[in-house]
Amino acid sequence: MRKLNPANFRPATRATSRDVNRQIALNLIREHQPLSRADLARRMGVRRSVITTLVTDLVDAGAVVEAASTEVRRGRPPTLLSIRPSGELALAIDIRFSRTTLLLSDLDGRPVESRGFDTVHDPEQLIARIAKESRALLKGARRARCKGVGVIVPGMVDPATGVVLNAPQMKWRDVPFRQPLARVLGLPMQVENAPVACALAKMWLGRSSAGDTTDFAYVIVSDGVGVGVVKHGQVVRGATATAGEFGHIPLTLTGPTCSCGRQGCWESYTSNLATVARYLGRPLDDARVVRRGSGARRPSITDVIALAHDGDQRAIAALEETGTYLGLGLANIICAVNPARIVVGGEITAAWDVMRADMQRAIASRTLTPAAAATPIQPDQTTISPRLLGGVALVAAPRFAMPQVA
Amino acid sequence: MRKLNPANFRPATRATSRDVNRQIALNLIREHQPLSRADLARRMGVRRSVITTLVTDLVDAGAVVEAASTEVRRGRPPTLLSIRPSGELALAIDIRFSRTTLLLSDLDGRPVESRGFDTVHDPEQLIARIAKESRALLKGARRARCKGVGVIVPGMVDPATGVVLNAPQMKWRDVPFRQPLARVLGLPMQVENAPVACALAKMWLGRSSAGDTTDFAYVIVSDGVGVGVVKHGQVVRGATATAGEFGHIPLTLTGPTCSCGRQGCWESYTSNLATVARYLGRPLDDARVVRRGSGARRPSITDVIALAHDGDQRAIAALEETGTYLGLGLANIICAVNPARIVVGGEITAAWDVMRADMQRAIASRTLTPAAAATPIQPDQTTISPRLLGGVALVAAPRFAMPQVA
DNA sequence: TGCGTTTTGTCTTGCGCCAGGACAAAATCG
DNA sequence: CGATTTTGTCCTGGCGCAAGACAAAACGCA
Repeated sequence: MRKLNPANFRPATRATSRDVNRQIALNLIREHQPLSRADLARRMGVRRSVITTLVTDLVDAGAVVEAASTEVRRGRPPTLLSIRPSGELALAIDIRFSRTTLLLSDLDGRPVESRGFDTVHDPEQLIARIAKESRALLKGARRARCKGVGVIVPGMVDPATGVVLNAPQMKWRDVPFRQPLARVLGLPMQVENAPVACALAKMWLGRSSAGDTTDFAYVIVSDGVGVGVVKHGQVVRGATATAGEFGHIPLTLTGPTCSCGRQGCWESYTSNLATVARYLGRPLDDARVVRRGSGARRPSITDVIALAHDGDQRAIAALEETGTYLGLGLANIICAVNPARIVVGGEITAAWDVMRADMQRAIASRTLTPAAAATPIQPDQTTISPRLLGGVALVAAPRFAMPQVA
Repeated sequence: MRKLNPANFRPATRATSRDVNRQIALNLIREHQPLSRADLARRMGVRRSVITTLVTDLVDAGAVVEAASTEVRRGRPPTLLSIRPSGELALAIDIRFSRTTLLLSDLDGRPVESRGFDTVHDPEQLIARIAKESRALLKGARRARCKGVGVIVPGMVDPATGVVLNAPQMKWRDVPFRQPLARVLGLPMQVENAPVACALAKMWLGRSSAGDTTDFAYVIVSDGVGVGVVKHGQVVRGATATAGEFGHIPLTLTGPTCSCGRQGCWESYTSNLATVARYLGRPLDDARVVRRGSGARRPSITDVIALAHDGDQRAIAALEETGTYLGLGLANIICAVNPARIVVGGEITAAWDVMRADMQRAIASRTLTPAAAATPIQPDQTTISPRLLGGVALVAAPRFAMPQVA
């Protein structure tokens, strides 16, 4: 039961039915490949003759290939269809506080080549450096094969304009990012924040066997905590592009001071820094100071997890406590949007076995129904950085997206 | 950029384009009535000839009427179109802890007749009583004109099955509600919880001049606090039908004990009972006991508001504090889903002038961007109970809903 | 008064798409 | 070897939008 948005709609043209059905066919082939035309017709609930024309379109467009059938049952053997690797490439750029990474990959997220450098914090210099490294990656024939660029920025972004609204770590405010870089590179480009991008990666490149790809939340735990929410097959970006900021919903109004300046944000309990501070037995603010001072080396979250796996009781206790707080925030997400599942990404997933029990206990303690408490919580264990995959997803998504109708 | 849900889709048929465009036309006529065919063609961006056929359909179906044009500019005078009142009726039933109300109204929410009685808490007896009162309302010709029944239940509902999952006040758990009542009444029936229903009322029956009707949140403050979220023109119900439970997201984990048994829920700071307890200067639990004890009469929220308007400083202080906590919870909603606006309903909106400043201050203190802090917060000041209007919306919505495509 | 202009609403032709069924092709089964 | 089953294609029919022609109904101006 969807209501028309009278300010933003698109009437159906005579090509709309075909467009819709072609995309349905393409998605079903991707989902169930390899499958025959007759199977596709059964799954879609249309005549085989319709499938013939749809598949002809897709084959002619180079999106789908036929494969000889080996399996035999009874009757005429089917021609099996599968998605044809397009050979097109995507450039993903992940800008983080300390390091910027570039990945050239195919549209399924299989890497071709990657590069990285220490982030410079002046936007102009950073853009220049990114342009230089991008050109190095896109030399020769790759340039023509590259279909677009997806940029992940550590902060809030207006995806429509590509302007970085606020990136506190970088001290950026209203920095136009897409326009200058896209002009230099001469490629279509989209800018997104990390949680939304990670959600897009799971949505467009993830296996649907892992769970629902149209209704879930992606929680990314790193320096901060951000959430990308997908509902009805669409990312929830929010009216002013700041949805998913569960990281700044407080667990306790008088809790520790967060990097945003407020008290008690979920992020200030579960960020990597918070866990490290907990391990060190210091308040969060002190840990932050230590970082800046950089005299004696402060252990990283990876160090703490390694210690826990080696049996260090203090590390284990710190991570268990983080698990509890992680669970409390996940319960907030469940209460708010009740997703079909939650995927958690970040270094901390390496400590899943340590945190899991406390996390689930916390979730159970703050959810209202057994069904909600049973929401699957899945660690994201892709080997490639989910942020970079998100950049790829930004480029790959249009290929499989449904046309806007109404 | 929407992804297909491979488990729940619907291919386009040859009638789909027409269905989509007819509904667009219907919605635009409703939105901008009265308007001419030529205006409609311009707004839709299609040829006038298409509009001719679409409008002919709508007029033949009795959905739209022509009106003589009085205004003249230049050229041939237009024939103005408007929505024809269908004459159809809806029965809305609002079940609350103490009282159950029935409203018979037209599909725009204009009341015809209403009835009420003290709620009986046994489901079977309640259904029997509702059936009796419904039959009294639906006597004679009304019966044929009534298109359906919308029931509002104080608790969590699975709208697909019409089973009440959990209504703690009523002590109901997994009570099948729709099937027995619908069978007795012999009418199509939908069951919803109050916040979702109120959101549906604003979505389908509200004026779009008040703000976005496809992206907003409705917060209902009464005995509890619930939220209905609308995104992309659809209500967010959640994978297990428990989305929008912001009322049970904690402001502080060690706060007052909520009716759900947990500590610090937003609801336990801002429900009517919480405000009354604050006025009485007692902890929430005591106030709850007083209610049960029912010795001396406990003041109601309406009493407290009246006192505040009379200048009672304690009442003013209590409401201002409620305003602060209300704002803190609204900030959580803004952080989570960043709606284009938030509508607040409930008795407490009568004290809007008292609470407003503190509420806005609290919102500003816990939001991340100026744009988010500026989210319009609107008191719902419809004279008819928004819950009953929600029941009407459940029946009226299909008339204007877009067909599902893909 | 009469003619040109403007705007509205309808009609006609053209092309594209799905619905439905017929039909050929290619395998298995008895 | 023929009947059966299954796949994939082809063809006709009805319906939709695209595009433009055209009639209708007003106004402006000489």
